[in-house]
Amino acid sequence: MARIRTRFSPSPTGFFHLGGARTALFNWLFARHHQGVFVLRIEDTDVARSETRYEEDILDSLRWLGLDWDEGPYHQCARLRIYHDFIERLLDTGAAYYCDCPPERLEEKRKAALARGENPRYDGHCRDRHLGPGPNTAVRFRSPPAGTTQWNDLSKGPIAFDNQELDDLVLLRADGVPTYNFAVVVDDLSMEITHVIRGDDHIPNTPRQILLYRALGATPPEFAHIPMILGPDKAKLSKRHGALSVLAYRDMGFLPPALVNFLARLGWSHGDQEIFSTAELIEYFSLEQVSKSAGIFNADKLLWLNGHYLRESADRDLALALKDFLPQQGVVTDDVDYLTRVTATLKPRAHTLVEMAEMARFYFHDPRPYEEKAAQKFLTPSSRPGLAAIRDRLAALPELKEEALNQIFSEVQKQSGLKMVVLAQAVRVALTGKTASPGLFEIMDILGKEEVLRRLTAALESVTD
RNA sequence: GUCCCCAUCGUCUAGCCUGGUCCAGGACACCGGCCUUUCACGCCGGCAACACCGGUUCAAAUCCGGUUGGGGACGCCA
Repeated sequence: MARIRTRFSPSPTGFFHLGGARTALFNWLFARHHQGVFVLRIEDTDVARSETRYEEDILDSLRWLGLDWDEGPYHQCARLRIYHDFIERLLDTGAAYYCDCPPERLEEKRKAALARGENPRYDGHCRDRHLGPGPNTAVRFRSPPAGTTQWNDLSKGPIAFDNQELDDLVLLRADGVPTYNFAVVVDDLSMEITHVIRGDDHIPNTPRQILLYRALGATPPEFAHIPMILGPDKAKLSKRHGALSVLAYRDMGFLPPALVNFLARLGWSHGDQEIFSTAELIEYFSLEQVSKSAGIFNADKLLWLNGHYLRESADRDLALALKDFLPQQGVVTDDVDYLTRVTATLKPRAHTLVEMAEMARFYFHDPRPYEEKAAQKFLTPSSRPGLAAIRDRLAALPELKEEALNQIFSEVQKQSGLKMVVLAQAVRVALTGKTASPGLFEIMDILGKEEVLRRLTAALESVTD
């Protein structure tokens, strides 16, 4: 069998979102699994809506996710000559014809048909008028009047359409730019795409495209229509479901492998396994295991996965990633060693890099003002003796290592009569300003003796009777 | 409205093709518990689903038909 070739062909008419990312991922995985070729093609035939910033967004997103392409990006607008050549072929064989029906009139008819409850279709007005090229003249496909068009969808199984449901679609607009269905067929054909993997919202386009392949005397590729991603309200994922552009997830502090893992598991499975490295994804991916029904985007699961990948990351790598999120918390540092130690303590507690950066603040800045409730509850006159004792005992220590600290705490606890929880929490608030934080001893070790004493003293001074 | 696709816990899903091993398994979320100086992490346990009706069969989540529900497409958008 010939080498497998897949493609991802977004249109640069909006920011790259999760649905597109998953389609790209499945195409990429399928190609990689079969040692095939993954082609990137930009479908920019909608000249009015296409923008280069959107294309850049797509490319940046794919790179960030690690979905590298082997060919392209090709641009449809650079291939107009090719489409025209193919149009000539269809015109020559009579499979296509010129049409000068005014779009406005067609639009009226469409609305009227919809209102009547009919499937709106072109009425074939120009079918046999034998028009030649001219201004305001488009080229239409002469679609067969009867029969059925079917294919064996690699994901959904056999699908059949009655040709009567299909109409004479426009192939080439009056301005000479090809329409989607035509450009796709020409491109997939000339780029020798063997497997078209796309969202199942494209199912209605498929019979039209198959007919075009036939008219061109070509064999259609294999098709696999994957289920769409729906929002929590079960409607097609859209802006109102919150952040959706892939890069927005990067900015929210998600890791590429987490997003890739999440996207892969949404609509695809491999037994009960939940965590997949990219290598495993490539090894296990198959179209047969793609589910048929739409999936709902589950933000909680993404968060959980991201937390998992955060914990799996090496401290130093994570510290470097975290560095970019620090400035928005007012933290600027170049001390990667220090940051690496900080990161190690934050790792198990965060779901995103943004969360982690928030938690990292006290390592760099004075914890005051303390969280009001925390201070009220734990920095009280009754905890003062314990706090002071801790500070004084610490001051006598050469360095703040766990073993010594442990002993000091239990001794002070006994002497002061405070509950260990109360004593520890008082110290915690003094050092971090909060009631929740990484372990006290690791914090102290990282902060260093001098800073710990300073914070303890400040806390003692803040206690009023 | 017409056509097409789909239908297992709240969500992602395993099982369905090759009926019995499924009074349906895993994961997220949620609720308990353990660990613990806090919060997490981790571990243990719990809650929770085969849309409905009919048929085939000794036996159906699994096969068939219908109903209902959801989604998608109906552009000189992609």
